[in-house]
Amino acid sequence: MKSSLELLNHAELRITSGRIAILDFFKKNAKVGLSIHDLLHLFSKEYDKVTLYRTINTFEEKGLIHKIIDESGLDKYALCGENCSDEQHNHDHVHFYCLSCGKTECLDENLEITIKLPAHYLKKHSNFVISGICAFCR
Amino acid sequence: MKSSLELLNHAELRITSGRIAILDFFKKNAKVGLSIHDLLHLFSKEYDKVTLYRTINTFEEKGLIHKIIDESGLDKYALCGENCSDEQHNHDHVHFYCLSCGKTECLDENLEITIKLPAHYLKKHSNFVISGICAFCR
DNA sequence: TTAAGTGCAAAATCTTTGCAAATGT
DNA sequence: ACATTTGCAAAGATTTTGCACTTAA
Repeated sequence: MKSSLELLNHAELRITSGRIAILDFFKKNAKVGLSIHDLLHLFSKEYDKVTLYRTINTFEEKGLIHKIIDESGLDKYALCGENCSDEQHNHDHVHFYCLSCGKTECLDENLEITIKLPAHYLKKHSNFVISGICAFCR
Repeated sequence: MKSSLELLNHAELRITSGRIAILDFFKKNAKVGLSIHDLLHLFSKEYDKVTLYRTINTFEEKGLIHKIIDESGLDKYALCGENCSDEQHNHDHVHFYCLSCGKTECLDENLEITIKLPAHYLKKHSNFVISGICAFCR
């Protein structure tokens, strides 16, 4: 996976400590979905909330992260493996929300999925959330 | 598909004109996702915004509608065929967001989808959004 | 040097709450 | 009659904007 620095460079964004910290956090907590609320809480001592909102928006616009839905009802964002760096719009994002522990993880790499759309529909990209009980909780 | 009245009865909710109107609207615009913003706009002359918020929340709690995500970034809600009346948590909800016309429709009935989860994951339900160009726009 | 990013205060929006009046069963 | 639902006003929370200051390239 690319470094945060590479991701920012590739997205033509300037390297700042805040962006690195937030991207690193997404990378460290690898495939778990984070809500804006989470991020505000985590980083509000170091960075202003306005900066956090703007960072999230910028990251989303540049395709570094993207929104997912889970059963908690809260919107969350996730950095999806390598998908979101180069070809963010040519992959299926599959997230698994565990009803027991509440974590949302990305299953992109170890999932088999087949979709057959009705005639005349052209698929560009997709966003799947599956809810259930994760391997760890079982 | 069940009538709005039946849906409300089944959900053990009282029959009020507002609930019928909103459910009917979901049913009429069949499989298109509606944001809270849409609904506030559509019904604000007839019903107070507080009532609309409460109606959406109640409908969601009772499983009559559920949240979907699309590329517009806005949360939307959809009534999904018959899924949401009886066995709302035992089906795959598949929505298609058209990048051209912006509409979100439900593909539940004419889609083939196969998912093979990694070992030890237990699937309960799911929420899929596929983005692309719909049959009509092509 | 200069375009981009940040922080602060304030504005604008969005969502929830409390309570009295109205309505459905 | 009684529990539920509604509307209004107000509170609370979330998100955006404007502008001066700071920083990365």
